[in-house]
Amino acid sequence: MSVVAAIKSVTVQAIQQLYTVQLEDKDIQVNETKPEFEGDYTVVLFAFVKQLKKSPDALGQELGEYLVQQNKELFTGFNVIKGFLNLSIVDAYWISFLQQQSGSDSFGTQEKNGKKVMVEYSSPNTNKPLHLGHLRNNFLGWSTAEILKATGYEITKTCIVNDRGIHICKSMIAWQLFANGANPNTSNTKGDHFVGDYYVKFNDQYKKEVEELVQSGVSKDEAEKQAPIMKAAQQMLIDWEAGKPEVIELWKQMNSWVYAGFDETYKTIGSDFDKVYYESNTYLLGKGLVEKGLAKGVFYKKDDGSVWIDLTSDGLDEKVVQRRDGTAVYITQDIGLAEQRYEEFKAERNIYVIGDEQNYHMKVLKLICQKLGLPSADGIYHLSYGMVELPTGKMKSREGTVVDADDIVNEMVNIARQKTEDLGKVKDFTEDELKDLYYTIGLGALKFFLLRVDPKKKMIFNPEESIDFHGFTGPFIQYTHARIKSIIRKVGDVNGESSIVSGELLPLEKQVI
RNA sequence: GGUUCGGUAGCUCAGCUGGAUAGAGCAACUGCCUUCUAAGCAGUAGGUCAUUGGUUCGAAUCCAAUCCGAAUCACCA
Repeated sequence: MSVVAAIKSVTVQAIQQLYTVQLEDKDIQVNETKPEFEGDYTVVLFAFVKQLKKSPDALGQELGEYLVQQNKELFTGFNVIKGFLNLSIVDAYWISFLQQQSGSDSFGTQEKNGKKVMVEYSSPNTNKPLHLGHLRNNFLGWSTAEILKATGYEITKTCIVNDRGIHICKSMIAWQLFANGANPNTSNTKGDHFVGDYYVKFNDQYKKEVEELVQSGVSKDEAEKQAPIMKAAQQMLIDWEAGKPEVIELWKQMNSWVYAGFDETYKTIGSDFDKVYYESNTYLLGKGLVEKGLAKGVFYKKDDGSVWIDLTSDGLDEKVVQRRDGTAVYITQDIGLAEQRYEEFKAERNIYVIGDEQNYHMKVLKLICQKLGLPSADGIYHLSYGMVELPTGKMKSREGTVVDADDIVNEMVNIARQKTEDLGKVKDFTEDELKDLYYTIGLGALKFFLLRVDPKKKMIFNPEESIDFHGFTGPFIQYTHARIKSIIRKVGDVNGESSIVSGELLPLEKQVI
């Protein structure tokens, strides 16, 4: 039993004995005692002052004396300040706790609880490299998964790769036009950057063509539609969907370059996945669900053949779930994927780490899944996070105004090296140890920078100001405690569980550290 | 306009399942070295917790309204 639980239990007994009033454990509020007061844990008395018809001071004195008297194996003493009963725990408890834990490599982790949770995170596009925003996503997703794992859940980390669509075709067209057969090897460029460069080239060319058309007297709207390179990209998408061999071939080739680049980055930042889904395999999912929804009367068909759901009674809009040409829209794929994943993993809780621009979408997704009666529906939780922006505004990869993930990691490691060398404390280190050290410091500071802020809040990254390596010890511990507690609490609330992690370890860790 | 989220020290943020005097880092100010790592150490100051009302023994925390900012409301993904 945890100390907090023990304190609650003996307090209930004491009140029963002293005042013949029966309370329950959950009625007793136990806090960590603030550092400026003596004691380890504090029982807050105000709540039952009225019921027991005692003044806070008198109640505290009586209760404190009784508790210490009756539980000598637990308490060494007490003091009462206003309505707060501060209790000191016997040293023997801490000592035995430390003895138990010192030989254990599972300190801070909890027993398996048999519950399954799926965490989806990262979910990149294959037309451009990862940037700083993806790093926030990856760190949040990976940490959440690992924290839940440590608290006893069975975790499946998944990733859905957006490997199809017009944006990929843009890179492909640009490669055909400008690459002259080059590949990442011949140009000595990491695969994802190589492909990303052609995505930027596409947009440069596109802008140029639109401008020329406008010059020749075509309206801007019309020019944007008519630009030859855009038309070529659209044709390529049609060819891709038709399975045209040379297009599929090129698509596979370019994606393989990107994956090689991603693998490298994921390895560096420590992201890993148990199962990766590809949208090229899942984009047709959900059609069966449309039939099911129509049969259930959850969906309805309009005259033009498109299928809709009316969510106005839930305060939302009407949403399309199938186009009039019979193809699935984004949300339908997501419903299908949710169903498929439930079949595969039977996770009762599904955490989606996705930016806050998709808050509405995720709300709709959960609602539709609930209406369809999917078993996983209630367990859908959107771990929403704010965008990482630059002082000049949003990052735009098509305009090249992004903070590249690989670049920023390298820069952090370099700064770590520079600072460490300036301080000159590492004369005895081997090359390998130094490499390890700089990597750990650099990446640690980057993770701290991105995780220390509430996920909900958008954050601004100023490349001119280097990321602070300060506050890497004290505040780090303070912030991560608070952050972990709050994330766990929010995730736990999905099924109305108020807390997964007991607060018990916190004061202990403070002492140990 | 509807929905959702945010507004806490000069700056960047904690704290929010109601509890004691609202906390960190940076910046500022005072003092300490000038033969160890000053990107250091010790200390000081800095707050109408956006505003107003409500609930409560008790509100930064819960509720309502208002003001400001962001996201979103596509047969895009």
